[in-house]
Amino acid sequence: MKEAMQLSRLRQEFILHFGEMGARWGINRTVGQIYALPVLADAPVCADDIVAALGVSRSNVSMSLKELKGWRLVNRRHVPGDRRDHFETPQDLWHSTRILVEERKKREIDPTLTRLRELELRAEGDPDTGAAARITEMRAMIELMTDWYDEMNKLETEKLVALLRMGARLKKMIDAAGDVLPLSIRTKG
Amino acid sequence: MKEAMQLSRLRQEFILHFGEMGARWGINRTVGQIYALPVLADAPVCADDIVAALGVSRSNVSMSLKELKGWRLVNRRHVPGDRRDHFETPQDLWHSTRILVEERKKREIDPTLTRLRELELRAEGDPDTGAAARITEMRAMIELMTDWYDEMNKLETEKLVALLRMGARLKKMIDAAGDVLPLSIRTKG
DNA sequence: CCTTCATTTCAGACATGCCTGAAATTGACA
DNA sequence: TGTCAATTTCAGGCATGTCTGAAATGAAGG
Repeated sequence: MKEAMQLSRLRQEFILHFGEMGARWGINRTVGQIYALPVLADAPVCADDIVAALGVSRSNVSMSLKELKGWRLVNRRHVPGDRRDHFETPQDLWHSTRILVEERKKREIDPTLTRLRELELRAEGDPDTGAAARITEMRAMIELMTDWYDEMNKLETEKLVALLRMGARLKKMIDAAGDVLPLSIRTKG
Repeated sequence: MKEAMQLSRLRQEFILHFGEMGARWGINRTVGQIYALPVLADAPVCADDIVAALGVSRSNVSMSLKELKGWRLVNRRHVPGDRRDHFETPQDLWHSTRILVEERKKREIDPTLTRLRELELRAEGDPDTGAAARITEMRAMIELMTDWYDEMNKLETEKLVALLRMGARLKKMIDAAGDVLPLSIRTKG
């Protein structure tokens, strides 16, 4: 760490934590730390700011920013009178969260759903009916979840928050409905 | 790959895919493949079965199973008349899914929530009020989501599925309610 | 169109993670 | 408690990922 830019103790610890968590989130330490900077910053940050704050190489910053752009977690923002690129995170935390969830779904779930559908089609002729049944079951379950997610994702943030605030009340509703209405489900395959 | 155990084409492709996805899911190829085996298997599998099916070393299987146990995604199951340990995945796919979500939350979200709370407390005396405000905002958002998750997670699977099936109807409900009731939210900090 | 600064790319060094065979440990059964 | 098979641990080797400085590319202003 060379002459670190002046960061408040609070920011330092926040950034350090995002670095530690980076690995668990499937990015890496540096990318995590770099992301943490514009989250807290009051103004868009440029690459030099990041170098000064974290003491990593200029090229590392470039590549890490590229990755963050790939995740759509940072946006370029032109700062008048400065030729350098500046970056910021969406001001609305909910917006960032939506993007994050969307990207993870795209990377971690969609490919599997696609592949399961392919295998399901090809399973028509396959004598391995046991495997085929389980593949169908898994495909159906994932589809149920992603369809629901798609629907909820259409809600504007205000209403999404309202839904989340319903928490316990919503649970009671569902519980009560279940005692009256028939909830017909194939529980297992 | 040495003399591979006889696996149907379908199983092979399923296992291969889980291997490919392993890296994206934060485990690794071998662990992913090993997990795929008992998912499709009709009976609990033992370490030797895995070695035969995947052609990896016995010690690798041991370590990978240890990791899967850490994720609570496989359970040991005693098979009468066989001294070897056997492993299976929960028969109910929803059960596995719940465990998976729970473990990821525990590893990827809870530590951050804990840390944000700590920082929030320590922020009392800190002059960096901008950072403090954003930390509070983030903590509150994550809490809202995890509280909601906790509530929904209490639902038994039947009712959880019913909720998911509601999808579009639920969205309409929320939409309609929003036009009538005041949904007071601080949208941004 | 040329200069200058910013950004990106890339090869090689370094670090981390993964896999293996050999050795140590565990545990069931006599 | 001794035996033996099964499992786990671990050091070392291989593979992959990360980071850097140097060189190439890009872009804005004269």
